[in-house]
Amino acid sequence: MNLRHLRCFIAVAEELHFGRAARRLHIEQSPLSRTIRQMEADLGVPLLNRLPRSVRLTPAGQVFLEEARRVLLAFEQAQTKARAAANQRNTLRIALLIRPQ
Amino acid sequence: MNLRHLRCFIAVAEELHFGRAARRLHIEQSPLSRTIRQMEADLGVPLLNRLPRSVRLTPAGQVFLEEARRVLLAFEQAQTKARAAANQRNTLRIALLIRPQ
DNA sequence: CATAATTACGTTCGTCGTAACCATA
DNA sequence: TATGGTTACGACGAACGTAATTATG
Repeated sequence: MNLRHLRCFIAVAEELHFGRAARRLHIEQSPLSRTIRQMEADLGVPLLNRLPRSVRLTPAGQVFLEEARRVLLAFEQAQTKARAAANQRNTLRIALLIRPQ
Repeated sequence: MNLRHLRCFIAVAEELHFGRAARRLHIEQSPLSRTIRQMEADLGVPLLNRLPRSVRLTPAGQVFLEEARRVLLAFEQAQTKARAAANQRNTLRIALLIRPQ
């Protein structure tokens, strides 16, 4: 499983509709369906109740939705903080250039 | 970037040695090197100082190491909690079977 | 010369999109 | 019959391993 899987699941869980979620993700319904299926197989847990005309979250799906959001948030923070740390270093350098000693 | 990239980076950052990290990940040095390079390109930030005979973390690398660990931890929790939630449901069902009403 | 990381290249696996399919309302 | 989700299948891209390359100590 992957961050891609998490993003796909979040989209479906929020839209409760594969078509809309696919449009939001800029992919087709077909690969989206497969991605969710694969995720459920990996977890060994059904995340969605697929009714012929509607989609609902299972209790496990509800839990996983919240946790998946935490993962993506942590990932974005990781990127942001690493870039900030690199810029911090540049800022120090620039400060030293402006006022050497 | 991906969870795979994070796992690779953590291994290199902890070993400070591509060869050992590759063995630990059960892949070869070559794809590992590419993976780290790609990650740095994605971030736009160098994470490692590569000296001909040694590897060190940049300040950004240090920060990213901690954050990457948080991401993987969150991901493992997501899996664990989703499975627990599914089992919770089964446990309830079993309880009802044992003691119906 | 030995060691450590990187690039070149061919193969394998994953992901996509198009199209066909099934099942309801 | 229209809609929504799922499989079938071929094409493209990503990741791997082997092997050759570069560069220090």
